[in-house]
Amino acid sequence: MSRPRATPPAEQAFLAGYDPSCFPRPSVTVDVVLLAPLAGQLHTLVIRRLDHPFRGLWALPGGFIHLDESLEQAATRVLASKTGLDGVFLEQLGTFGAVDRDPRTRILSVAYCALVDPGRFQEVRVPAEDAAVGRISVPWAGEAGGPVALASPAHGDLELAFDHAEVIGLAVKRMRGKLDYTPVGFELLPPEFTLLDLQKVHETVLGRRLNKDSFRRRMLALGQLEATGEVQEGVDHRPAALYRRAKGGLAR
Amino acid sequence: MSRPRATPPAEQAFLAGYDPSCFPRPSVTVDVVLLAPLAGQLHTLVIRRLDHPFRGLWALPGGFIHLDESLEQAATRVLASKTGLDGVFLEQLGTFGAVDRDPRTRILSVAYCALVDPGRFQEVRVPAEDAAVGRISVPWAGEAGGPVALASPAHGDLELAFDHAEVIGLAVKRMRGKLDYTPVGFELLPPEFTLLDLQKVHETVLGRRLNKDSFRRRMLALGQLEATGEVQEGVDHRPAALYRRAKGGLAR
DNA sequence: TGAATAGTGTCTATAAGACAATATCCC
DNA sequence: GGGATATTGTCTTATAGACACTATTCA
Repeated sequence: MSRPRATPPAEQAFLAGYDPSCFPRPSVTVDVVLLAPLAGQLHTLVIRRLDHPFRGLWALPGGFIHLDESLEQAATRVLASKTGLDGVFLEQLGTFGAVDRDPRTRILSVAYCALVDPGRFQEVRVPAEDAAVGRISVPWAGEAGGPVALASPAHGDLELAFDHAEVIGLAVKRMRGKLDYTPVGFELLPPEFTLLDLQKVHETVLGRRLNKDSFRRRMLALGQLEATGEVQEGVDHRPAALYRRAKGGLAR
Repeated sequence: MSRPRATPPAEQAFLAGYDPSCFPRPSVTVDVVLLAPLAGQLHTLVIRRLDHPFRGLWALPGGFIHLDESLEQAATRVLASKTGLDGVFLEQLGTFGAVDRDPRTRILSVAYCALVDPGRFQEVRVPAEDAAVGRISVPWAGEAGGPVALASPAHGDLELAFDHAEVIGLAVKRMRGKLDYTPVGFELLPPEFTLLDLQKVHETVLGRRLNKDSFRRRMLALGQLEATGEVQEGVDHRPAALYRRAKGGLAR
């Protein structure tokens, strides 16, 4: 949001003479944690580093920001260029700035969380040798937080570059914290879904089982769900009703 | 957290030849929202800008980061240098990066929230003409979010520089969100306090009245409070028991 | 004694968990 | 019909809100 303010003449003169190099400047990157629920666990995409530093290790998709784009635009651009995805829900996670987090020079990283449903996640096509879908194992309960471990069927344990294990840990922690009072779970589902689908997403993020009856009642009582009138097809049992996110999704 | 990783020789050679200026770099500042509850409302400290840009308007205490300090160290340094406070609870709020948020050049701001009790807040001594304690009026309910307005007895409505009205808005929103499941309210109180003190802090942050009975039961049930065995002194009614934050304060 | 707030006990309304009963699909 | 899951309804238990009552201090 820009301020509707006229720049006074004295300030214009000052601005004309301003030298950006009068303060030391760090480099700044954005890194994107692309999250999707798959087979009951959160997964994220990491890319093998072909260059120094941390060559050969795995890193979140990221890149240096441009001076003519906002942080969110940078995250959108990086995600699109590395995965081909666009129109993805993005949320800023936090900024990592330990002095020695990058051995090259002082580099800050603004981390973003990107949420997609399993279908879109599996559409992502990147050279097989250079990317891995990592299953996130969270070694802590609740919202305690901390670094996490990643593993993939193809590459086994994925050793992460930089502080990316902590970045992914913060993403999981943030998701868990937001799930109770925001409709962020919808971002991890296709447009139409059953109540059990939604419950499984919650269970996947929280890492624990939920009571089915109470979950159903709570979700329907929130008024954020709208029945489509359709039901599942092709399941070998009674089909469940399909819901979509309600248009006037009240923010709590 | 630094990685316990030996740098391979090839990477050492690469690092020796790395040129930080090969990517364009923005300037980066930290801004600190110092929050304290006073007379039933959240207040924050703002400083009148003596230089361009936004000369004469009010801004959060802030400054450019140094390349040899972490972001949190920068926030600590800025807070200490502008207010004399140290040992304050600090938490990263988010990073603001709109392209035109600063008319000088591209400047990102990493915002931090600093929480103190009313006593420490009023200890802050800065030149009277240059600083104002702003009462925060929040024009939205719940956790909706958005910019807020500031006013002070001495200077009336405080027109804020940059995007600082949004930064303060995010601080309030974050505080409201965290209050339910973290002991962050303790940071806004002196070491010993009564249950009513704690309730008033919650009411101040949330901007609404809470049920006394239920609040008392809920807080005592959390197991994060420890009775000191002492009671209030010098009040003209039955003195309330004093509590302190429990040592083994269970997270949730 | 009266004003004021602290603290306790009890009742009610609401939400969560447990579980039984019935519904609807595919095979 | 059998297997599987959906959906509804009821019962029990935990928690929140409301409110009455007693306790303790100062003026």
